[in-house]
Amino acid sequence: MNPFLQYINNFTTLSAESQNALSAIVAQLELPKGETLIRQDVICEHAYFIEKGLARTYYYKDGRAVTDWLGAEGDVVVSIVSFLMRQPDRRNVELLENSIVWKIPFYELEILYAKHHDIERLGRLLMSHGLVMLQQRFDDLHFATASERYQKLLKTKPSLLQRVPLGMIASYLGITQETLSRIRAQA
Amino acid sequence: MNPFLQYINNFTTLSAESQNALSAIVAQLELPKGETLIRQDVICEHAYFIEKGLARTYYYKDGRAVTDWLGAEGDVVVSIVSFLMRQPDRRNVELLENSIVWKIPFYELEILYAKHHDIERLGRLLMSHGLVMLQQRFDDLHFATASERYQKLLKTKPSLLQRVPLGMIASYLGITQETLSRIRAQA
DNA sequence: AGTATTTTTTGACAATTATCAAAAGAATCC
DNA sequence: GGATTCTTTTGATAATTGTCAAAAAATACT
Repeated sequence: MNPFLQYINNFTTLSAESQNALSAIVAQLELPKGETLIRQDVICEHAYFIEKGLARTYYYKDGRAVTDWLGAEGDVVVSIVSFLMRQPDRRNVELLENSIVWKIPFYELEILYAKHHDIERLGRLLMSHGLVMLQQRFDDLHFATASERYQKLLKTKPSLLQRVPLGMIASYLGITQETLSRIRAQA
Repeated sequence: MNPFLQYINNFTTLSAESQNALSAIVAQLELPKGETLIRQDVICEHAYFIEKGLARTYYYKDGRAVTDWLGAEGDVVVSIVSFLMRQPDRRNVELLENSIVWKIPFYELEILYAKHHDIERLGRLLMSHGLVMLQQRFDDLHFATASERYQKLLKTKPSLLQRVPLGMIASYLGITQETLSRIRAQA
């Protein structure tokens, strides 16, 4: 079974028919580091499941690139607001490593939602999962100090620190690169 | 039509049968200010739609109450992590005004999800909506200044400022009461 | 109205983080 | 291998926000 369907299986069991229908609309792509998957100000037509590699979501705030999210193997990357609301958003998504991703088109997925109850369920569960992830990240940002956020990242996603430049990590944590460098020097 | 079903109608059109089934599992309650709807460390068994009134979600961080969310008429209030993950969470929800709410039980809703495709769709759309709302709030917190966040709240939910004590607003914005007071004094 | 309670503001100071600039260290490319 | 580019660290200083304490203002209570 392909890695995307394996991922899906963590959420719900699809009928053979639904699995086939879903397989038919996704495509595996091998893309180089630096490739832009999602572009700002353009309605996001695809979500991407990362089989291998690394992606970051970023946008510009006062002329500076702000890293909003970092996703690795087993993550889904998308501009949530644009994909779900069908409106442009300021977010870009680019690959930080040569990657293998599965491209999931919005429109075709909508059709499957309407046709297959179990795929609709899958959609609900994926949205729920995203909501829980985002809530937990929100909590960190809301009332944890910069240092606490760094410590947590060290525990939960240590590999990111090897794979992502410090400036992007800092931005992801909501602080400047210099501050993160000093936090590391202390600990 | 009752206000809860009217709310639902903003997301999708349910069959008459599904509307009845959904109506049958929700209950309208009139509850006094101060009532606790959701208690920390207990799995959250219900979500609540606010027909009239005001609720806040809060938790304790280092002995202090942190206000996480404020919801008024037309909002749904729930401990996202606890309700969806079926695990205890640190969040409490209490009413800040005498309110009329619609109580939505997790387990009965799950049954309806499985039985009615259109209710499953509704669930997906509600989750999507929550995800978009949270993403937008996350963005504010991530890279807007305290002052920018206050200005935005002034524009989007001015009534909250009349109805909620300043300390809770400050906490909601991720700053202290004193800082918010000074921001207001400037502007 | 007058007292008690809660909420908001103000002051003084400390802690945290940002900003700008430059140096040091790594990685990449002919 | 040396030059170039990118990344990380360090230093000096400014800006922002937090903390603690107390005063002022608003609200609720009898």
